[in-house]
Amino acid sequence: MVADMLSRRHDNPTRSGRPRSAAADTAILLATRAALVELGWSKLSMGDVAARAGVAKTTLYRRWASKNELVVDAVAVIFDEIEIHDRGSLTADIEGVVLQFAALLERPETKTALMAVVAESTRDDALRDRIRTAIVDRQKGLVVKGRERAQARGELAYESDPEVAARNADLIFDVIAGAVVHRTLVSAEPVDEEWARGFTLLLVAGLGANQGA
Amino acid sequence: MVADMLSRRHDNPTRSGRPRSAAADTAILLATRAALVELGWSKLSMGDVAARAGVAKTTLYRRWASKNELVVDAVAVIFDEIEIHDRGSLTADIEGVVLQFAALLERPETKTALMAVVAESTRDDALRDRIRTAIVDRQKGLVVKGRERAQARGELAYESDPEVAARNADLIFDVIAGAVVHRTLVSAEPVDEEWARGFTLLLVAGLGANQGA
Amino acid sequence: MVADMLSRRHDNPTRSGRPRSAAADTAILLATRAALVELGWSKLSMGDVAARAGVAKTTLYRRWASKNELVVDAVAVIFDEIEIHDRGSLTADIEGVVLQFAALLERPETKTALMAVVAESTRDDALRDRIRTAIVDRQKGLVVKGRERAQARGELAYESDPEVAARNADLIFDVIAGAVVHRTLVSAEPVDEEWARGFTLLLVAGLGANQGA
Amino acid sequence: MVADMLSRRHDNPTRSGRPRSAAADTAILLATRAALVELGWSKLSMGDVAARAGVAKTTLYRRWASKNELVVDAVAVIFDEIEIHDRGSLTADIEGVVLQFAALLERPETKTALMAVVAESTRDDALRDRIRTAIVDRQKGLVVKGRERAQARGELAYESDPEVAARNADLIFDVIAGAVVHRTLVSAEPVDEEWARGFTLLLVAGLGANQGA
DNA sequence: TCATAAGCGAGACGGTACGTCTTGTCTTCTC
DNA sequence: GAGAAGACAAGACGTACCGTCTCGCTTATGA
Repeated sequence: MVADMLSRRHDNPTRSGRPRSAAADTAILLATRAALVELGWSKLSMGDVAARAGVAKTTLYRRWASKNELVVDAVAVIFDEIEIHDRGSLTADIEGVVLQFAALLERPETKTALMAVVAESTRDDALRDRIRTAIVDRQKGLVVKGRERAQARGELAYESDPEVAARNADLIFDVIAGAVVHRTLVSAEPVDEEWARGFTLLLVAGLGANQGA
Repeated sequence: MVADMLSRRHDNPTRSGRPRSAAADTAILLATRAALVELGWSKLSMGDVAARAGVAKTTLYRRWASKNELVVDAVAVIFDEIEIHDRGSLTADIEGVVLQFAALLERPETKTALMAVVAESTRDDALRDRIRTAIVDRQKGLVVKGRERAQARGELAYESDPEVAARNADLIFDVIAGAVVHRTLVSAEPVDEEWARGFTLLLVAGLGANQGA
Repeated sequence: MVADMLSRRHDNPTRSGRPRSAAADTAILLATRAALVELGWSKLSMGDVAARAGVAKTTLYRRWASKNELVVDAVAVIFDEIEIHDRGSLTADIEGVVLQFAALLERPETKTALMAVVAESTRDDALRDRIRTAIVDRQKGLVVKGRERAQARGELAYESDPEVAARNADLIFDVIAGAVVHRTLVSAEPVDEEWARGFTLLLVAGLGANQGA
Repeated sequence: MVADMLSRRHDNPTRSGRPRSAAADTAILLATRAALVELGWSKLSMGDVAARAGVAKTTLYRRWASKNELVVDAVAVIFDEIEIHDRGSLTADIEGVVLQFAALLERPETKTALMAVVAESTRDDALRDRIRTAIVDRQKGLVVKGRERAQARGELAYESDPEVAARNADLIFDVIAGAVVHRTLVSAEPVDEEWARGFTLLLVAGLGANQGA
């Protein structure tokens, strides 16, 4: 679906001339991920990606305005892999998401790239929006979905004020994603099952108590 | 104290020849922070920093092997500003730290630089160590201190197993720092007093419940 | 014709991509001569030449591997100016060439550059070949032409052995060019008409006597 | 005697403090020649010479103002080796000098260095004087000496006008030195006995004929 | 079927920054 | 005060990428 979204850029219906090669798109994103794995963000160069993809640099710039946008798109698709299966309880659901997210951050192409584009996004509003659309918002959906399940199970109360509900979802998302990212990249310690359990315990306890408030 | 630590690099007791200029060290770090504010991480260039500092590029490279290490040192000193004052309760203490940390992350020189060096550190062990020593470990101390205060106040129980205690401190540190960083840089929303209160509420509730476990 | 020779470098028939700018070639050689006049060999820098030519350094390095080769090409074209007009006698022809060559060596761009590239050529075979092709061989042709005229006039006998003839031409070339260069650059005295007359007298006398041998 | 001349620079009679090390002078000139052999003129650096000589750069700059002057002095001493032995005839004397001079130019340290300093001297009057004093004038003496011998033998007539005599000596010097240098460095052909014989024949014939004029 | 229009590869182009190297000066301590 | 050691300002070096451009060629569409 990310692919859909991205390709929609080319959907201009009235278009003459040779159409853009879909194969090139694929090859470039693939090459980008490969280059990220091998070289990391800072050593990745557009020329190198083009060469790997067997594509001219022009072709690359015709589709992405900069290294940053290319990398966001290349990485975004990975985040679609996270799914929230119903594991029967809020605790189990959160633990599952935490471990999935951690596994994803362990992959070398995300590890470097994610922080790098976030760093760049602090200076580039277009990039920030792209990140939000391509990555953040879709993940935030997982939190909402998880909460709905917990409410259906009776683990969490329904929140009547939609604004409060949204704020809560945001907070929980920042706590989960933030903790996992920080543990993985800044503290540089592994997110194993033990840590996931400890963290989830803390969070669920916090959530439960917050209920009353 | 950071300055001490950094300058210890030059402490070689048997040293002939002209000694390194301490003024240059200072000027370079100052220039680096200024350049970060103006240009951000990715546009910051060694030549520019040297020019701002009124120093030759060689002088700069004699002290720091790369842009990354220079920036870590330049930014590290800022983190010393966070202090944990006794505000009378665990909740107030945490809220204080959260707001201080957020204020620090709002500063343009930290905003970009921090994520960027973290991104680089995923590919560079020496850099990761430098970050840990210069930034992470010192902040982790704040968590320990805050817990001791809470224990003295009777808000938290004493943990007899030192390993468990350490693990807990790490977890709490990742949750606090992670949430603030994620809110600020990834979600790109402000950490205001309201958010700080909500987050602290969640965390303190979680901590309290965890006690029994 | 030098230009032809140089441009032949680009004659590759199967060539895709944007072709090299001929204007850049010209601008660079012009800028090089200007820089030689102003700064001399040792202070001439590639960056400066590029800037004068309104060209990127890369463009310059794409065409010439080093300062030396660039300067040889830039200077070579000047040597095409020497022509041997028929002045009616061997003596007059030689005097003419001597004065033309001296005038050329007086020009600031040749003065420094010629000796400098010769100096470098003692360590660099490719450079030596380039100098030979671009400068030496073409000048040697003048000697041959002058001899033919003298032979036609009956001033010199025809040499039947072509190898001996070639050796003689080489010798005469080294004597003429060597004496003028040495007088101009090493002794640092002017080559005026008087000196030219004395030198020619000596040489013609030597040639006449050599005839019988 | 060159050494004398050079060291006279330090003869200041009223001088307090530690005297300059004579060993350093020797070591530096030796190191310079060694570096010339290995690296050639353009790759020779003052730092490298200092290191080879086991001497600080300061020591080096205290004695020579620049790379050029150092090299002139280092090379000059070599030219003292040429002597003009009485071989019984003008022809033999000239042939001897030509071969000695050629042998000297074949040495790698002179080959590169000589042309290089000459090139620099076209832009630097002080350097030109130093070359003249250290190298040119002393060699010109050889020509005068050779002529005196030839006059004593009756091979050449005495010239009554001293100015004409001086001009002649200069001319002959430029012809001999110029031809050998040009043959060796520009034409890049060897000066063997055959060439020396041919050249000498030409020169002596020219000299003989010039006599009457 | 043939012009028009865009895509595409190749690679040159003007720039900017890189990290290294030299130059000649300076500052410190030791002899 | 000479000398060894080495820091320093200045600036050139040659390389690597950037993002743009200019070629000649290919592949669609629509007149």
